[in-house]
Amino acid sequence: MKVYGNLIIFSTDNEERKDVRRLKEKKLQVMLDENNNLPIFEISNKEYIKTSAENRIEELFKTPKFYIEQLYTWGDPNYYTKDSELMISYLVIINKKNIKEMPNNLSFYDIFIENEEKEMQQNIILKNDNKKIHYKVKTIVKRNRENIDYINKLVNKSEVSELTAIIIHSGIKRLRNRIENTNIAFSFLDKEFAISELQQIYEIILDKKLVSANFRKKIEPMIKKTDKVVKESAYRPSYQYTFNEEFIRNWV
Amino acid sequence: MKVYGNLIIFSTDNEERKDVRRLKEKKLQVMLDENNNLPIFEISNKEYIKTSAENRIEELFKTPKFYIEQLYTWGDPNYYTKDSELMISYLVIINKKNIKEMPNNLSFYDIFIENEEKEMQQNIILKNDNKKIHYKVKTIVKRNRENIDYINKLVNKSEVSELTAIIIHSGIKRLRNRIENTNIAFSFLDKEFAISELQQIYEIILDKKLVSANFRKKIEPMIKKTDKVVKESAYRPSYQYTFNEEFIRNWV
DNA sequence: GCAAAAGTGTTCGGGCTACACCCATGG
DNA sequence: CCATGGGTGTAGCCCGAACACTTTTGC
Repeated sequence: MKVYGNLIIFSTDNEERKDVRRLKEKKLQVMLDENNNLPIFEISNKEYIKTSAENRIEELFKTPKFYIEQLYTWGDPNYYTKDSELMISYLVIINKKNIKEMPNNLSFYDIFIENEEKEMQQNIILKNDNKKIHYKVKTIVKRNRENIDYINKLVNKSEVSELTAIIIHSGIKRLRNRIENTNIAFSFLDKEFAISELQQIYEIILDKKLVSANFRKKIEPMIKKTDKVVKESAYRPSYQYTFNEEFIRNWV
Repeated sequence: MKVYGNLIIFSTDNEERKDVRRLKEKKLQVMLDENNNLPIFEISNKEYIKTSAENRIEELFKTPKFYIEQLYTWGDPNYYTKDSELMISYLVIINKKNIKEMPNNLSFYDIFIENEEKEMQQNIILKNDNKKIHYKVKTIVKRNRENIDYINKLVNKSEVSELTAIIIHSGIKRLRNRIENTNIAFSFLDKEFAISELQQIYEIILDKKLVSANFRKKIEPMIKKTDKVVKESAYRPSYQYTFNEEFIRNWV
């Protein structure tokens, strides 16, 4: 059986400040290669799969600093490419500041999501300087046997393959779940950050605006205030915070 | 690459009533074969892996009624057996009443768990009529690269392999997570059930006693009262309830 | 002064916990 | 009568949502 792994690598980028009085807005990004596929890696029987994935990322970006977890194993014959019969996906989060070298066949695409709640459909636009990819993923509820299956389908012709579309879709859902239950949000940020930066990570992943006064109180036990202050722009400067290493959350 | 799937099949069993005034107590169970391994199935490149898993379960129990979800893909060379280099685990929940035929090389083992919180260690005893298997799984926190890895290790010699021990451990953790966020608890029960039965499912999976008055209110939106009443024993009879099909939960 | 972000405090409501209390059953 | 489970109600607490308000900055 031919088995490959692939990487769904999330990162963020800061937009230019639109107004001297405004924050820089963050955008969620995902990495694709020149054929609109997720980067793949080979799996050997000599090492732990996760180690193969980690080595591939180090090879790509020349850094050991990133978050990684297994996402899912895909084995639908409809998805098979000529090379692979089984695809094991790993979700990766990387802070661009830690990237030492950027491979020239890979690039980050901004992700724009529109949720059509009633339709259980998600419109996704991936966009970089040269390309704009649009696709729709519909969740179909299938009452199969005793239980409810949620099946995601690509409902339009798109420049990305159905497998890639569905993996990105699943990756975003996993991010949403993890950000509420773990400390992954910090993987997007520098060691020291402003609370508004952390809030922006939550907002772009959850795709909704949060009230800063409440967000502040909610994440207070997870962070530590430093005595450093950053003057950003034409508004009150903020203290820098770090992750509170003593904070322990129930891990799934 | 040689790839197999395996099944971690959970079910429950009722103990004999100890006292005419007492409820029958439920026990959580997991299925092992005569060599203390989880049942495996072959993966073909002709069909969706989940379908292979489902077909295997139907073949074993002659029923289409069960819950199934992918658990994890294991690829640590330390775990490889002579047959398999990659193992894709599926978590299954089955109600014994739906089992039409019981394979004679497989049997259900009662699961007893003792949590040693401080040690981050779990003592697990698997027991059936003939055999008693004891093992300990320790969770080691490894600060690897930028992030925290939680690695589970079998810390004693045991009749089960390390991979089997870890899969059962992960399966129980997944059950605990799912029971709080989905409706899997109902997969253990008949279509009609008493609230105390549902509560027992929660209690054996979460491994703690719940206050019935509060449990009742918590699950109230998920269930529907029927007009049927069951006289069980020397206490007030209870109404039968069913799952409320209109109830929709946020799925992970 | 103004607009925007940083930061603090207060109110309100829903959900969970603990617990008191009544009902129905078989022995 | 009793013990046990079935079922209802209530008071207290915590947490999140909404929002008012002050401070600090650059222009």
